[in-house]
Amino acid sequence: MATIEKASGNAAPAEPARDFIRDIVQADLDSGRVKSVVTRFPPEPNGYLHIGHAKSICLNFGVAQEFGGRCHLRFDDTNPAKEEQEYIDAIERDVRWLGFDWGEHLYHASDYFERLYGWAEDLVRAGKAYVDDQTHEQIRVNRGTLTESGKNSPFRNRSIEENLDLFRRMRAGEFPNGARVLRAKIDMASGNINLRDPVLYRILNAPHPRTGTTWKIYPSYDFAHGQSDAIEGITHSICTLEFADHRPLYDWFIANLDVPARPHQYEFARLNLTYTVLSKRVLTLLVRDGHVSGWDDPRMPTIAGLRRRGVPPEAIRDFIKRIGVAKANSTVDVGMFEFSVREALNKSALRRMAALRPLKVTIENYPEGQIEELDAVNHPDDPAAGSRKIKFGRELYIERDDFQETPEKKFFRLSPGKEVRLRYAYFITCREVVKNAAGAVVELRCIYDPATKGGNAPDGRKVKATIHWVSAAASIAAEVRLYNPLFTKPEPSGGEGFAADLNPNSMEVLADARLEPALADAKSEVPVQFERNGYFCLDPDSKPGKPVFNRTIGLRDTFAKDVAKEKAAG
RNA sequence: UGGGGCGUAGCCAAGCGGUAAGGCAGCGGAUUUUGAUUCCGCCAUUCGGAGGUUCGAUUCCUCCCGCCCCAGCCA
Repeated sequence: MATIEKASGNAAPAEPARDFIRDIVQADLDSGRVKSVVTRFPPEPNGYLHIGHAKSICLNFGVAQEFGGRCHLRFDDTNPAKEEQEYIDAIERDVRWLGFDWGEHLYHASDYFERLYGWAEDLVRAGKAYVDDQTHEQIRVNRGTLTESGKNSPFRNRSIEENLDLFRRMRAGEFPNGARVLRAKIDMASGNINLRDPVLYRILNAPHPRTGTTWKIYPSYDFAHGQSDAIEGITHSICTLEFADHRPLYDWFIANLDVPARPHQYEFARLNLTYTVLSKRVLTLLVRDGHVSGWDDPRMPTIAGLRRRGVPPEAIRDFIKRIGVAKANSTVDVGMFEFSVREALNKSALRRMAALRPLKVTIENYPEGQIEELDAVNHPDDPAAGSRKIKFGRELYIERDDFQETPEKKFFRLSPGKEVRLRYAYFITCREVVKNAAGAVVELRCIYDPATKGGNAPDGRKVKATIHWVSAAASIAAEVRLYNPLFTKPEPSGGEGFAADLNPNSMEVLADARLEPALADAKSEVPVQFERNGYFCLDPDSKPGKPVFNRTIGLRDTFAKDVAKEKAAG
């Protein structure tokens, strides 16, 4: 594949990333609080990773890389009711594809179930945890509200012996789901609801993807996370803002348990993108209800979807680098993501020609049966990418949009009597428009100027447009899928109402595109630019002889933009 | 009404008492056999608001306003 060595002028931020997290890490290293940095990316395997996770992945792995430390991949698999092996596999694949490597450091919260259990017993023995027999509902009611403090459970002062006995019997599976929980004894009057005797263990008789039926009780996120961090020697436990309220609890466990290390938690704002929903709940519904073809539907903001769409991993990394890391909730314009995608693709994608909506052109003065091979460069900014031969003949296809019978203002492509250049070939002039019975244009009769071979006129005359084309005889047929945002609103409702904001035209299928023959060798995940159209990639739905291409993203189109602007202005 | 967090341009985002980085978008212009790319230029007298401290405040203090998160035996 061609690569361009020369850095473009307005390339990404030249400076290494700087943000409050990296400042903290640097300060901790400087002060000696930590000798080397250890981070972790801790997904729950209950769905596919999306671009929001990419922010966390790039942050955690990026910080580790930049400061010479390491980053673990840890599955936060404490709730077997929601987790599946399919998701575990997908997450590993996606993190790797994004370009990160956890080396030997693949862990699971479930690896620590025995130790966590031991710590829970320690808490019970220390009188800092108790088994609560209240119903789910009673616990909820007695937790109080945001403004009223909670009430102590009537079981709060059980003896240590009784608590230990009950907790062990919970583990042994003597009680039905939900019958009892183990709670930390902290403060039912705390303004921080997480400190109102949080649940440490719940009875859940469900098979776990890794531990099978060994366990009948499972630790809560709060009881598992910090201790897992401590076990792994995580120095900086980075998570999103909604966990900030949990930090006092995180610290409470670290302070009250005999853990091997003292990790610290830091929080940053999660990513929001316009025209995009990044709620795992909604993404799951999109898949489940068939609004998309699957987790890897090219319209999905999942890593798998973006990959299938043709977005290269470096584009995602570049985007994440550009948006920065802070604590302010924000919604990033998808246009920013699109910029990163185009920038990455412009550098790497080889150029090809394709007529998405073909319109037949016959060159009347071109000899019947004659075929010429013309040179076409593979990448205008990269001579090393070389060139290829393309076949020119009497019958061609051009892009339907490149012809207007009565050209609108500022349209300077082909129209009756107008001369344009066929890229790498000749100047042609449109002489006649052929229509079918319904009045639709079905063919253009043109003449070419033999003196303009290669695209330059010896007399120095200029044309205002260069359009792309393919040979009618040599081109191959393909299906091309164009994508638009999945949602019609910049900030679609992430709750129940998401369906109302779905874009009914998020995919357009062009069944009869014509591609230049070189495209028959297209490989999946190798981006290609269809000149003047956009960036495309082969879709896995392709069959031998029947390729399917996805449009990853269109080229910037200032003409279309101007037209739209003029329309808007009236 | 309790606890936590946040408010710098249309959108991200630096800034940490010395007089508003950078990027995206936008707008001009140059180059162009992709209306692409590339290149050059423009784009916050002002930092949610009001007071105060100071020679000097986006940066410190006070009050106010607004937005987000928390009442799962989810993470």
